[in-house]
Amino acid sequence: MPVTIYDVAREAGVSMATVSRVVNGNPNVKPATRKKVLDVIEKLGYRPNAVARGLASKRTTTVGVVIPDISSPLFAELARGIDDIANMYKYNIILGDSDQNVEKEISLINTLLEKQVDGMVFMGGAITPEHTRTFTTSSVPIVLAGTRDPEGKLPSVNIDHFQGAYDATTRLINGGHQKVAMITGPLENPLRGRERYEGYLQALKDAGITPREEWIRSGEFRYESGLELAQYFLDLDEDLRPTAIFAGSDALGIGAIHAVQDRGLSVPDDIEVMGFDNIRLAEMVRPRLTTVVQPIYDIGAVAMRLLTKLMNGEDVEQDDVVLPHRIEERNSTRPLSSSANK
Amino acid sequence: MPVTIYDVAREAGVSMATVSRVVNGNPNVKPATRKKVLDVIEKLGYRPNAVARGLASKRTTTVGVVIPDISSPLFAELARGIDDIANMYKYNIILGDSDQNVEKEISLINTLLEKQVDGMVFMGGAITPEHTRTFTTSSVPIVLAGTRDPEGKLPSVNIDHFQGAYDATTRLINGGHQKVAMITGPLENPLRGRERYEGYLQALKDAGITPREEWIRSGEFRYESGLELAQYFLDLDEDLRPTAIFAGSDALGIGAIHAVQDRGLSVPDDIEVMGFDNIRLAEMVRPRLTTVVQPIYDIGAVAMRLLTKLMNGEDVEQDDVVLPHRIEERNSTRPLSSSANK
DNA sequence: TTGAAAGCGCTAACAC
DNA sequence: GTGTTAGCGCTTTCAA
Repeated sequence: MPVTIYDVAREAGVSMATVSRVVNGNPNVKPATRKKVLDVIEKLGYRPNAVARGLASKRTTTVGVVIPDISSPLFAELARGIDDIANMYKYNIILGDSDQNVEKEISLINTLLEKQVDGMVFMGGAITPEHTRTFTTSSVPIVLAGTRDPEGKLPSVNIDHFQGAYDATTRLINGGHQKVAMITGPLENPLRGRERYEGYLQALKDAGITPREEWIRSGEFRYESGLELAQYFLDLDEDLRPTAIFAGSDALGIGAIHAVQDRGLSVPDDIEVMGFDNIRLAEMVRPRLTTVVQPIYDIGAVAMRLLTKLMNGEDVEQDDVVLPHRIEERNSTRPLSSSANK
Repeated sequence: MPVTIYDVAREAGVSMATVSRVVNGNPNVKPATRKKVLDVIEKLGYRPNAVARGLASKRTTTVGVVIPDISSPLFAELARGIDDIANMYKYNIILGDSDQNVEKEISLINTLLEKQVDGMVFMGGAITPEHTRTFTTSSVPIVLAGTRDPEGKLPSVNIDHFQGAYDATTRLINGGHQKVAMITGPLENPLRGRERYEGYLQALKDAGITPREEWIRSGEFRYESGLELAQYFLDLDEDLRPTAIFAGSDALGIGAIHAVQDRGLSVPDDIEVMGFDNIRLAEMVRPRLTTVVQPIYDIGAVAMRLLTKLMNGEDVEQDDVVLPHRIEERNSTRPLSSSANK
């Protein structure tokens, strides 16, 4: 019983085509006709059926978003970037949590494709051959945000995680440290895990420091992990005990700060801590966390913008976007100048 | 050129109806036929078109979600609760950020309705007559999560904010405090703002304490606000200066803790702080924040569950759900026993 | 257990 | 500027 385009046409004494034209803002309608139709639409409370429109036009103005966990601050901010740009281009997003579980991811992608999304942004961990296979069956563009396709076929937007970790570690070393430890999440995670770890290692080597197995602990990218992993360092013998900790994520870093503080030690006086990501929390602890700033919102926004271009069939010069990162100096590290004369 | 149900039917030598039956798990299909069809589906890589299905069946298995800001920890967790239950019942969610802006909210609701969602969960601030009017035009059920309809017409799920604030304030008073201040967000917000404020006032009155204008500061429900508003108290004369602060949200509470600490004072020794909401951050500060626990995830989950019932046309005994709250004692307040002999 | 056929509400040529 | 007419890909009676 909802009112259809046909009802409007009849009531206004015009054809469905004309109603369709005014609804879609087609200029080829006489102003008088347009007004008449608009009045009837108003009067009848007509609401166009987007599903019917989608079937007829083969465009749904909806994009799919696969996200590991919307309740994670990092991903929530990414999602916000995506949604803002999506809206700007009149798209809505269908959002689904995957928990980085391959099976869920694949199933979600298929569901999204069945729902005829016009495109998709995918956030996750590793891109497996199974992902690639599924992506291949898609007739609509897909862009990766915060992940990269090992084969480099798919468009993506990221930062240079290796370089970020390298810079962070080097910064710590320049602060006078020789014993720089790292805590991280699963190394199986190619970007947040592996690349950051490699960057750390490389920085040590380039500084002539031999990495030690005792300086590297991995768990999850979570606060509790940071709390726990950092304890290990504090129990090490004096000569081995790290004086600086590079955390593979801010949540880990904040956990590390608290682990140190819970022992009655001071950050940064006894141990300096460096984070990675710059989630909002980084400013909401004491001391405030020095960290590698990743433009999280922008990654989402740029990914969505890239997707709109792809959906429009525009060529994109660069479809493997690398956004800049930088280190934000806060209080979990000592200022460089003063630590120089340490 | 994608393969359609018709292609499958032809290739399998059956009718579209039969293919439709096997795809939809209708049992009235001979096993042999089913297998044949399934094989063809596999072989052709057939993917049902959910848009066409939606048009024909008038069900999209999609629900709309209006959220103020997905990048806020509170709402992100609510959203996760919604999505999990939605998935459990085979629904997907279309998510849209409204920034609590009435115009955006209305427009979003209309878009969602055009997209033929089977139902909707709405999160926001105040429900204005304009909201009510728009909701009325909906032929699908709508449930409010974390908001209540002043007229009490719409189904909703909440906690008792007044009581939560009352309990929190009373707890502080029982801890030996007479000068209990409150910092809050906008009082125009009916539940998080107004009701919590009223609960605070009532608790003071019931304890025979006369509320003072100086003890109440309002800003936004944000960390920065907490930092700023709490400063005001610290500058008050000794006889007026609060010894306990009740924060209308955890973000505010954490800000207050830092404001106190930044003055070189101690929480809870010099000033006790109580939060509200129990976002994950509450455990990620030192001292850990004592707070009124609101079952955030569950509010989302219960709201979605309620929506599924409504969408199924099941009767629901109670459509104005009030979930329990409790106070989680952490370290921003002193234990009650020891403060008793203060 | 299966098939035929009539839509679902709209867009998109194409003709006038 | 406006109307006619096919579909879009599927579900759903209704018959058989």
